[in-house]
Amino acid sequence: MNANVPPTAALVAKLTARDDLSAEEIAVLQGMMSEPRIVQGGHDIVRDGDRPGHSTLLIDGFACRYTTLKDGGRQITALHVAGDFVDLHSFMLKEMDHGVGALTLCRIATVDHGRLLEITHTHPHLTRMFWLLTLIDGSMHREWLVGMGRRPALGNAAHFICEIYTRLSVVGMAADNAFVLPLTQVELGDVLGLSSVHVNRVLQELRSGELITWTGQNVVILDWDALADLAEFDPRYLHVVKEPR
Amino acid sequence: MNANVPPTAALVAKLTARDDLSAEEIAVLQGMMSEPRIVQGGHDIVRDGDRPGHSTLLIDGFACRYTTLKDGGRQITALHVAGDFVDLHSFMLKEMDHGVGALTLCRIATVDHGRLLEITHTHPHLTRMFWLLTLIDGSMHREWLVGMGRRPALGNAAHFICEIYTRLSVVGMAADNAFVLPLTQVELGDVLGLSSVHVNRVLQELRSGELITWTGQNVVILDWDALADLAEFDPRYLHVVKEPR
DNA sequence: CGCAGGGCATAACCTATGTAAGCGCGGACT
DNA sequence: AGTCCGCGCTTACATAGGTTATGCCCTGCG
Repeated sequence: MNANVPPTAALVAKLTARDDLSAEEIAVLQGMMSEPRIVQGGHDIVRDGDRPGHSTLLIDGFACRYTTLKDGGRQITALHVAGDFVDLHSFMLKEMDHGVGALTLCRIATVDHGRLLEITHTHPHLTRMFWLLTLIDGSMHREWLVGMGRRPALGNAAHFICEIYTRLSVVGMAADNAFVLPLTQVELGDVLGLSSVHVNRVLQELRSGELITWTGQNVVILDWDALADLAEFDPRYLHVVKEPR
Repeated sequence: MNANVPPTAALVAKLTARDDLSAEEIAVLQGMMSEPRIVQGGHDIVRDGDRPGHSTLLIDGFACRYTTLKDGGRQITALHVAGDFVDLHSFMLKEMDHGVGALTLCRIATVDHGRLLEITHTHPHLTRMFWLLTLIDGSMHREWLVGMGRRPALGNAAHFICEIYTRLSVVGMAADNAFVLPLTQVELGDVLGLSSVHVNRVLQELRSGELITWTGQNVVILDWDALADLAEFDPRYLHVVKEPR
């Protein structure tokens, strides 16, 4: 938002929540990113089948990874917020097996894969931290699998809200149980594997139970304990713990 | 199985299906593993909450990562076969947020995290290959999310069979559309997010459509094209492509 | 040899969630 | 200023998949 805030601010916040970075490492991060660029909401950042020569950092805005099926159904497999590397995995996987789309207007910057390759030779700790980021993505994938497979829709929706609140807190975009979440009910259905009708039912139930309010893009968690309890939310899987890595 | 086959054979097969390894890298792999050890089926290899000081390679047998919910429900988030590093991610994540269990009798060997740390300093390419392994795990997680969220149970079961066949082929444990899969219907339900009753229905349907036979632990794919079509199976997400990484 | 337990199969019934359709509001464009 | 269209919301109805229960066939074991 602020022009004085460096594009890597949220990324650095996300990383330093897990381990200390040296001043040099922070400089390397700042030095490796391209000039920021804007992507309009609804547009793709990377497309299924692409072989990008760089990876993309989300500076601000909301983006998602998704897969589209033949019948038109869409599954969102990850939601990305400021400070997330939306396709860091393409550095090693080479070919995208899914797309990444901007849900809102997004500001992004890129790092060339060649630069990342260099870093794996010169900065082992930074390399491990990048690896860590992709592992936390995997951890969230697993938690979503548990939710879709074994949690009822209501609990899973509650879980999603707990997760997003926690993740936004790490990058300073949520506090006092309130945050902005620019997701339509259709999009939330694509996240949770539900129809939009059922998303609506579930949200009504969370509202009538006075667990949350959600008006427009403003979400307020009225009763964190009850919400987390309903969700069986255990934040350990987000690994927001600072320790040597 | 064969005492002359080194414990890393399947791992090397899995890696070299994605990129060439130097003789020195293969030697490092072989040198880093502990003596093999046996784990009985049904026992845990790593437990939720553990902070293991090493990562575990599955030499042979079948294992799974799983999460258990309060109501007793279990979701299997990954199925592991010979050559898989079942908890390589614990090297960076430090604390396990889920368990890893042996589904059958398993032979395993471990690498100390200290040794892995060294490798990130001395062997960047090998480090990237380890990173790649965890990224492919993430890729499978995403595909399972798509299946659970948006594919009907029949298609998702078909998809699972296609995936396992492909993965077993890479390590030489499947050929001619046939393989051994020691999973009970309850366990398959925990993979697919279904009840065992529905798993049974779905298997009956795959059988009556003459897509597969599944007797005891022996699975035969009778009509790969029809099965893959039903599953909308696109193997790109497994990244079985050899290229410089 | 007989019994217990696990795994598969099947039936009857139930419910969470999906589908189809329509309404109203508010913002964005002409 | 009027018109559209996307989004939220609701209703009526349909169905995929869950639950409970039961039987049968193995295999392992006392």
